[in-house]
Amino acid sequence: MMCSRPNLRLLISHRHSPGDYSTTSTRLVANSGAHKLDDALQLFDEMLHKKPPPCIIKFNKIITPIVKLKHYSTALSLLKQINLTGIPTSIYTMNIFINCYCRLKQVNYSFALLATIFKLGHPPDLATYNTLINGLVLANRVFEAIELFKKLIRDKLCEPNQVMYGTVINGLCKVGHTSKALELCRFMKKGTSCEPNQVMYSTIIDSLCKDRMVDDALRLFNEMTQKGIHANVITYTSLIHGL
DNA sequence: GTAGGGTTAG
Repeated sequence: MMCSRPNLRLLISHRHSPGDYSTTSTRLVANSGAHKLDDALQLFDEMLHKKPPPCIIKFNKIITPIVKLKHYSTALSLLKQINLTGIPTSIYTMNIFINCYCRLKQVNYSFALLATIFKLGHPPDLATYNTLINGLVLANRVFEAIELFKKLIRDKLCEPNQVMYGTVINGLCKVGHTSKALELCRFMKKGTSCEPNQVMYSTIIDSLCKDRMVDDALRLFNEMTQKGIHANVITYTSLIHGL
């Protein structure tokens, strides 16, 4: 029963609403996707050849919308150009880099970059580790994602936050380990300063419904409502399907 | 406001 589910659910792509990116230029907001990309590339080129070049923050800001538009290979080529030019990067740049490889399902390159980060003397941060965990989830390597998550806690490499718990809960649900996801949700409430949010509850409710455990799903729905976390159209759609 | 996550079905 559980075998047929994960693959189907992994096919679901990630959503980005049209306004879901930050830009450095209003040009990038006003135009269509293709024009936005062209404008960003042109701006990048101008910046790269400026003497002296702008600071790395400006480069990070221009690459981010390109990543949000899912032009990962393009973003990677820009990042490589920055490296070739010798402009000093930051941990933000490296995290964008890692995320691009993760999105292209090339997690091994992402981990190679982690080694580079250490060599460059940028300590990895929560976003670095979360990106890697998410990369493993995207590559259908959820077991390894969980192992990394556990190792981070065990070795006190970082203190997981709500984003990281959300990533792991999503991964667990994707492969049908709904009870583990629920356990983690309970652990968050009792053992951490993070609180499960609307999306986390909805993710687990949907997973319970797909497991045909609608009573449990309804219990969780009541729980979230009592906590003042509102269900949304997605939560209700999952419940209706389950029922 | 420099980077990282996520839920439905049609």
